[in-house]
Amino acid sequence: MKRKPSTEATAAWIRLMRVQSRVLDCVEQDLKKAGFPPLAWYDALLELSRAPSGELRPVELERQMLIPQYSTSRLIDRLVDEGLASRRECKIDKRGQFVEITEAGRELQKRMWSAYSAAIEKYVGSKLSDADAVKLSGLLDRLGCSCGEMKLPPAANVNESTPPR
Amino acid sequence: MKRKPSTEATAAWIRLMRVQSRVLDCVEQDLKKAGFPPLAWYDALLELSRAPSGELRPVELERQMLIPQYSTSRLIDRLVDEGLASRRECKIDKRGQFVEITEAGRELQKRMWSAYSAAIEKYVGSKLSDADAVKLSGLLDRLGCSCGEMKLPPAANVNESTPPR
DNA sequence: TCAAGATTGATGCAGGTGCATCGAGTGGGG
DNA sequence: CCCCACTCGATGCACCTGCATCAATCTTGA
Repeated sequence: MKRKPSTEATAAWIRLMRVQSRVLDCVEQDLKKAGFPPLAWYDALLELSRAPSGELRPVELERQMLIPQYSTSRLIDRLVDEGLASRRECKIDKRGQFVEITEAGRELQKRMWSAYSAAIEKYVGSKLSDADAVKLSGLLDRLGCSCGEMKLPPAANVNESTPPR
Repeated sequence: MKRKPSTEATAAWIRLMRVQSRVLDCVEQDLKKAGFPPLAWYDALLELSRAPSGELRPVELERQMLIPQYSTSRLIDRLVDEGLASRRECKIDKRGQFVEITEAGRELQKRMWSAYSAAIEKYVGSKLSDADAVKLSGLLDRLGCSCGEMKLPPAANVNESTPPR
């Protein structure tokens, strides 16, 4: 008799939870040991640096990063405190504001990418052939119902220092 | 020229992070909406209920669940506060103790499994064929270097109410 | 034009987590 | 036998998160 979640599905669920938390932990540790702030800071800086003029509305950032509103608000606080971003008022909508990445922010993002990319290679790239990485992505995407687009860099002359998204 | 982490590996990393957090979030929300405590409580109760006489040393629990020591300590505090487990002193090692699941704890674990298994089916099982679930598990395992054994239920007459691990 | 509702962003509070450290207890070598 | 190193578990602190809610502003529709 078939059980509702098959043992196969249940096993996959457990792996997904365990492996992700383990791998994320390893990467975060490497970053921290190199003296860098948490990954969330990198993600935010990357989004900002990619924005047309280096600035975004908090609500945009929130949608890009898929984190709750209050979380965005406080993350911006910390970035601003550290001089990595600055707030600008929004003339056309006085409720809102713009958050603009600073030069220091851009620089930190670049420096983090070298440690970050090394960690990705160490904990993911080196464990999987490119073909397997593609298979894994495909299987994961099937779970990520309505998970958003997730465009990669425009595939231009990316050669080094190419940040992920 | 090859970049250090290939785009394929980077894409897989991003999916892994995003999909896991999304799926975990959905499952936790379903549990919470059904009035249940967090998944970590379920994991702990399951480990305890599986132990030979329904009790474990905190240090064992810690190793099974792969969470830090202080986290285990406080999780046990909460289970005890809610009457789901109780602490017993350990005669043979007076530093240590035993944590024993109570009847209420066993019952909660069983009730949670029905909501939990439904959520797994909803967010994982229904999205993937069994064969694909196996492929996904296999790929994830390759990342989980030294991630521990992760034995599934002894494959006895499991028919319903079979908890995962 | 104006009131009702939606949207933007901040924040008080409760609770969870990581880090460092502590005290108690064990066990092995001199 | 005793001391030192180690293990076990708890806890103070800082920080982070989720939740609810707030004030300010914008938008819509009668």
